[in-house]
Amino acid sequence: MGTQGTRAEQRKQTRERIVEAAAAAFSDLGYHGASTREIAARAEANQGLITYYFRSKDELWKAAAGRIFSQLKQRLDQRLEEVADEDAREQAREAIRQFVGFVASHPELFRLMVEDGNQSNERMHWLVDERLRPMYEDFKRVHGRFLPNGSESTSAHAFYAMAGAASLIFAVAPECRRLTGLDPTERSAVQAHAEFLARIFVP
Amino acid sequence: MGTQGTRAEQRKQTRERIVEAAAAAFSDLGYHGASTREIAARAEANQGLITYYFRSKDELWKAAAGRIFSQLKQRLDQRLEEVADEDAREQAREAIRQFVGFVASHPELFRLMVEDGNQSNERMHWLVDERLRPMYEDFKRVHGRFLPNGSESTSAHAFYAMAGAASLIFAVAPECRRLTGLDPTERSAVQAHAEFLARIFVP
DNA sequence: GTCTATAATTAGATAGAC
DNA sequence: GTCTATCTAATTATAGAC
Repeated sequence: MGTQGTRAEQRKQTRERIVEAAAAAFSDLGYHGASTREIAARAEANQGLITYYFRSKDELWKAAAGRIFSQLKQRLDQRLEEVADEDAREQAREAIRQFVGFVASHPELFRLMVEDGNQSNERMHWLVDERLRPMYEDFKRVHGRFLPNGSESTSAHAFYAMAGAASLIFAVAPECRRLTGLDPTERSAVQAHAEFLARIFVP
Repeated sequence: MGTQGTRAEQRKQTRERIVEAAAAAFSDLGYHGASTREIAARAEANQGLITYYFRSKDELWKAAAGRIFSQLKQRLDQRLEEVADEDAREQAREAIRQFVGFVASHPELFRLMVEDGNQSNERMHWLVDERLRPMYEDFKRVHGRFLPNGSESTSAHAFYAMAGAASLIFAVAPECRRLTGLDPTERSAVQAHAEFLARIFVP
């Protein structure tokens, strides 16, 4: 039998549609602005299914945010293994290029992080402990290799400077278009942004 | 007569309390998350006064966001005049330092920008046309002076990279503390961040 | 599994007393 | 100007039919 039709497959597909729609809606409208009705409508699913598959709106948010971070980690891990033989500076530059490429097509990552990072609520604690910390440890390893004399706080400044510099232009793409005329989502703009950051962060 | 007691003064003070509380609440909780009841409670004012002084929640948001941008513009204009005699690179570095200092004590600026910059709603259009554009023109002038060969799109990349790199760490300060142990709001951390950015953006 | 219907809360905005 | 009380609409979550 095919991949369609079995109950397990149907479960998975419906759940996946809802998680994907939730990530987009939370990113577009904010946590409170994205109603479960709106999410269900985007997923072309019934509102009751959100309670059925997830216990609450909070749990749905965790599923949506967690999924994006997992995708990023997977992409970075894979790429970093491929360039493990290059010298430290080129590894760092490649990590920046990959990160920029990811946030360009997944601006939700940044928007969710900014919305919740300001408050000491449970969603933030969960995000830091479960998803962000492993990535930050990876960053420190790469960063420490090409800047051996850096302190712990040097890494923190560099991490947030890099993340912010890479993401903002894509997170506010409609604003950027209106303000500057540049469409940051175009392929050439993504590449230009990546090269700009690789050059200034790893001179 | 003193500054207290007159009706005009009372009006101004109450209005100001509400605008200030609104900026903090919108920043903390997002536009939809910040209820007018919550804002009134923070301002120690009655909820009905929000309708009395502002027509709607949207108008209140504009007053709050507009006020922050005006404060930033005032600070940058003043400082740029003071260093008008320095060479172009030092002017650019000083502008970065001032900008970092401002967003460190006003992380609302960045949070409001990120929340609305993603959607083509009326709030975003208003923010870009009324507040952001004059600041971007100033940025291009300073930027073009120390990088005379830069194109229009170069300015756009640099503008958003700088704004993001400067702001994120302060906008998610509680998250940064939990993740890295560094408190970005400390005086020394603000200075360190400013110098880090001044060095990498204006080598 | 997916649906409709609805209960319980909370939202922005308004009316009118003082 | 500031207050209380309230209207209408939208929210999350639940109950139960199919």
